[in-house]
Amino acid sequence: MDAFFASVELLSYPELIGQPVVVGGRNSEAPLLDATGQRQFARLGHYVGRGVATTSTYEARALGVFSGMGLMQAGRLAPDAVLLPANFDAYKEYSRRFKQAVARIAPCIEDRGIDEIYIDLSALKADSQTLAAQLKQAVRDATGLSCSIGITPNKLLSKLASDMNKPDGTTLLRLEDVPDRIWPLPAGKINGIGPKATARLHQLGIVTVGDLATADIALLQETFGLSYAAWMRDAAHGHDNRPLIMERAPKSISRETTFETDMHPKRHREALGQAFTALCVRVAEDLNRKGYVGRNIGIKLRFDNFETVTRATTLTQATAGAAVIRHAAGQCLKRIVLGRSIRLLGVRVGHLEEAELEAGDVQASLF
DNA sequence: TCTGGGGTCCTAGGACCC
DNA sequence: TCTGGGGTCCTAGGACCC
Repeated sequence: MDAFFASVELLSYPELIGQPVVVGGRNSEAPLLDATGQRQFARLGHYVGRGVATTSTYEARALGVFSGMGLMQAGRLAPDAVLLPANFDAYKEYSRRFKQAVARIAPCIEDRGIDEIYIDLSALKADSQTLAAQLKQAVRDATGLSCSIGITPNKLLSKLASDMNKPDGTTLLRLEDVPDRIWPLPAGKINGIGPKATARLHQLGIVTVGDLATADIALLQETFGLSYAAWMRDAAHGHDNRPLIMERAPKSISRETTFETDMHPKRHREALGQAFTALCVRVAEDLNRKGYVGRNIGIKLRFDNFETVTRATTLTQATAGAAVIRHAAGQCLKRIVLGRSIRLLGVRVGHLEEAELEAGDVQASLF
């Protein structure tokens, strides 16, 4: 989906179409009606606090504001851009709609998160161009939103192709097109080559996918290890034989929070304890709502210097109970030396199994 | 005035067992 | 003086993705 969160917001606020708009923040405020009935939008330049941009419209991207960027920094680049708070319930609803619309045409779908899917089109008779047009029209009818599609022999290339003509793009690519169309791209465009690997590739003088495709494999192996080097080289040649995964059981469920200001372990002891318990309760609620129990309880702390530590413990019996989670998480916390102020606190339950018990037990398992 | 929240996967090392 | 070879389970950290 194209600039998904922002595009969903523009359905509610059509007067913002064509403007730089950013979705994100924890303090960001929904628009208010003024005395004349005009909607008044918060401006990015006025934002104060720790949020990041989750999505920006293409007009905001043109000003340098991308997802993941701190809103304070973004506010310096685009102070007049509109800032909207995220409305996840709406995004989930539109996500459900677009996936359902696609599923009616092509039922073999791999879910890749709220705004992205892989679709296996190989069993369909129509030609690729026609299919792309059909899919886009179905999504538009169901949501009023545009998407971008890449049709290629595999997931790796489809991911790259779908990004090549955004927004509202359709890109068809064959394996023999890889040298001409893919090799000029930066290596970091490949799904699985992130900022760290990109930086190390640059140190080796490898900048584009083409550089990677023709790089000395021994050099890659030295830097990245045998398996990652082999994967990189295959990827650079457009090779990928991963199947579509249509069913996936969740492995873990977690909740975390970044405090508006760092919390001193002693001076803010009580507030920290309350936040910690609240996270356990939320995780327990999530588990119960989704019907899972888990045996592995973990916590995550991020200190004021951004150093992140995790601790985990495995129980003999899987649980979805807030009190059990809170106790186990508390034991984990005792194993961390709290020498600095705390920026982030998180609680995770892993090793999930489907819960066997039903409604009546849900209440009992909460506090 | 840096740097969210929810995930997955991989690696390395240690404990423990046969 | 020398200390195997597999296997499983677990923890911690880190890279990466949406």
